[in-house]
Amino acid sequence: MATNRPGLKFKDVPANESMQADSDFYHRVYNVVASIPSGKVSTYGHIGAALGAKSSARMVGWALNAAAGRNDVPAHRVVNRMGALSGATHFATPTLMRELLEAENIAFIDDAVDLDKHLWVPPIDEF
DNA sequence: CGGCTGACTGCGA
DNA sequence: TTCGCAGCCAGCC
Repeated sequence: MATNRPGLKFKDVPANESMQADSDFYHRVYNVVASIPSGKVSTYGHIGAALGAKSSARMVGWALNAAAGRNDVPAHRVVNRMGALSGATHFATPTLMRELLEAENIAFIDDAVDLDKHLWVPPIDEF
């Protein structure tokens, strides 16, 4: 696929949701996240592992940061290993992430998602 | 060009 | 068991 193109970083991509990510890594992250079924959540670590564990979990969060605002990338379904909404502060409002999850019938334990019920592991094959 | 930071994780003390 | 630290890679001073 189109690997990282010098001079064309995803950060440079304008807020045009119809535009695809040119970065292979970012594109894969979107692909995985978009594959998370409603009512389920995944973790940065699992997504990173689905990408071949080549990239650390932090890079997944970085990609999601760039994906913020895209309606085709349900970033709210991505939580950390403990199920905590570590990325909630990056949403429009700190409570928006939880609101979206609760709207999908996702159970919470305090401020963390009940991973035992809702954890979804991406297929390692394609991504 | 060097160093710091970050939507994280795993291991060692 | 809990706390702290290093590793991970890209973007931004």
